[in-house]
Amino acid sequence: MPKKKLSEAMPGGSGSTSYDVAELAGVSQSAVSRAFRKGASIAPKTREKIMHAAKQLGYQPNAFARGLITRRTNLVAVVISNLTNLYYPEVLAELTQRLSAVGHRVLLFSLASESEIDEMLGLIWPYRVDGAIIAARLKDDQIRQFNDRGIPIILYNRVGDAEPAASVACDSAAGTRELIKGLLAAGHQRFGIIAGPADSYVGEERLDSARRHLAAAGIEPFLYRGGFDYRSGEDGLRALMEAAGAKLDAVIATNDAMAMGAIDCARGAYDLCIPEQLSIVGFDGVGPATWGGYQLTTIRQPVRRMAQAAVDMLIERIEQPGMVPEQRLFGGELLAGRSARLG
Amino acid sequence: MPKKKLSEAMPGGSGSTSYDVAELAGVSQSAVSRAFRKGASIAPKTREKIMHAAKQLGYQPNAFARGLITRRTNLVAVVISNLTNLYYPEVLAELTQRLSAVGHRVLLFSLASESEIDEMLGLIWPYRVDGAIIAARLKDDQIRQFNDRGIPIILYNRVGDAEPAASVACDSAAGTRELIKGLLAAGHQRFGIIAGPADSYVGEERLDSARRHLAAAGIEPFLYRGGFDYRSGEDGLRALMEAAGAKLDAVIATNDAMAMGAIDCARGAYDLCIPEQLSIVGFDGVGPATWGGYQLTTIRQPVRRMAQAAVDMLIERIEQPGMVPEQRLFGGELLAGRSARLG
DNA sequence: GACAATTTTGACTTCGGATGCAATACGAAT
DNA sequence: ATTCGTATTGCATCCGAAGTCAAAATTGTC
Repeated sequence: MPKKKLSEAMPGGSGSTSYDVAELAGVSQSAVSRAFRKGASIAPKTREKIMHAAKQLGYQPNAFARGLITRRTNLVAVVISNLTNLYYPEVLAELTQRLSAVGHRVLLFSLASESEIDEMLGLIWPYRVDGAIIAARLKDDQIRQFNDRGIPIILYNRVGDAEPAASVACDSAAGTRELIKGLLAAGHQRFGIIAGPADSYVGEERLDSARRHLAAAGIEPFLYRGGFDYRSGEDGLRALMEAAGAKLDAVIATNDAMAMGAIDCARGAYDLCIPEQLSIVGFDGVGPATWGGYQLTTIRQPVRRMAQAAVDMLIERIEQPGMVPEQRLFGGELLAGRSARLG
Repeated sequence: MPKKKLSEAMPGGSGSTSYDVAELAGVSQSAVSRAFRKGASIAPKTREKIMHAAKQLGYQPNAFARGLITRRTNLVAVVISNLTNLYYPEVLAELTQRLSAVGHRVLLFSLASESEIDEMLGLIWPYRVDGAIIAARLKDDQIRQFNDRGIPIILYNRVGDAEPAASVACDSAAGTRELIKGLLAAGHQRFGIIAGPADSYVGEERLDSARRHLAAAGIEPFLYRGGFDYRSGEDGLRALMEAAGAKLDAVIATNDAMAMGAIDCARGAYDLCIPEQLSIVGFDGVGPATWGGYQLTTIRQPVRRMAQAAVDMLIERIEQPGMVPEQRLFGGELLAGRSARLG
């Protein structure tokens, strides 16, 4: 008894299968399958006939059936911790676009809090993604789970500690060093730092670098810890002013959002002229940083190149499993705005 | 010959199937399947035994196999035209979170340009998504393709023209009316409008509403068309000042990004005091609108409630196909900032 | 025109989980 | 202990496309 069960074949309906197309085109199901696989053995004339029938029925191969047999889903999980951050939407846009360009779909996961990661992993596994790009803090054992399952991942602006993992990041230390070099050269003496939460990898890198280079100049900065958002910048500036007895020369915020908050607070609450009376620098180079009201002096991350690299590295590892975990570090560009005096 | 092909069953490997689990637990594959389906007929003791074995193997049901047979993929396509806009990341974050909460994954599509929609649809179909939420301009025939395939969709801040479609939107006309009422009551006379591109649905609604209500007061505003981004706001303000011979009382930008650009330009290039010399209003209520430097007078869209509604409506239509296309209109909240004098 | 070499094609099996149905186990009632 | 009813369980099949392999069709050669 030959397999003859056909779907209702409503014209244009999503119900059409390769069997429907096969019947309409007068060929076998195998032929239809081959017609849709690039480089398969099929006569050009037959393929054309099939494509015509397929168009008539609005047929598109079922990715689920295909994925089941080929073990390739063409899905890539993209995990982003907080989308409300100004920086990540830009990254996400780039990643999505570039993944599309190489034939992969984005399965998006965003976290309300970092603690949700384990649950989220449980949601990823069933979909047998071909790979993942992760801009969230993974613990070693979480990285290992990907490794164990043979799912290549690329960490974005994070690196693995004990467990090896491929990663793409912007050189926070170098960028921060450059900013501080400039600030010191311009003669700033009393520094404040508005840092992010301690569980942020890049945040700590920037903070450490800042402290180290200031220490080398014999300077002990004041420190405030915020949450990477605009309000933290305001709060941070207030706290630093208080701590320093209103005698601050320069404020280093570890991201742009906080730098902008600090600028507005310095102007609004302390009537300071930026940068004449107080230099404020940020990090990231997000869109609003260049807005007229801020013209932030900051380090711009090469987001496009980083996203491209992340995608390239991921695809490589999908095509060719078992590649050695490589780390790619990108240099940021100093955006000399008008929020700081640099020497 | 009973089906006995087992995967290599590397411990914790992604290769484990329900057959592996069945063997380890000493039950049939069907039992395993049932253990993972809520409310299936299975003895509690057996389920426990199976779950234990599953944990040992790191087993997770293969969503592709499941989707193939159940015809439910638990995938929802989310289409967003431009993620670089300040407004959409917030929407996306809400949608993702809420869809997760009801057991659906987000397949994200972002567009570099609106013309890509047709290609994008071709990428959606193979994944047999259960539904879609679309914040991009769909043509009638594109909406029809969803309808024909029986895939429920919710348009976000868009409505279908001829082809019926469920939608969630913020009442642009009412919001704009309120802003204008306030501006008129405060005695503003010479108006400029900075609008978005003509192919934006909400943009045109806001523009039309503004013109209508100004016309009712006998006022003919100056008009500039931009692209919804910050730079357009700057350019727009310059163009309007030129057109109005520097005699403007109020500027209505059809979104916040442009309003902020206009504010910075008015201050920076024309040395105007906002709102004393010029009132500027926006629309959306994005995060930066409330920043100290702007304190924008604008209409805040109830993004959370809108996202929740979009998800609720979508789920309803997934569970219960063929529901009538409903349109839900949300009122925006007037955020009385300090960028405009309202009466 | 016959025959070998090559393309093209179709029948059949596979991927992994869900489910209808029949078989079995369990429990209660007699 | 026997019987009936219900709760579990397993068998077999299906979902839809891809790939294997052998059969059929085409091409080229002499």
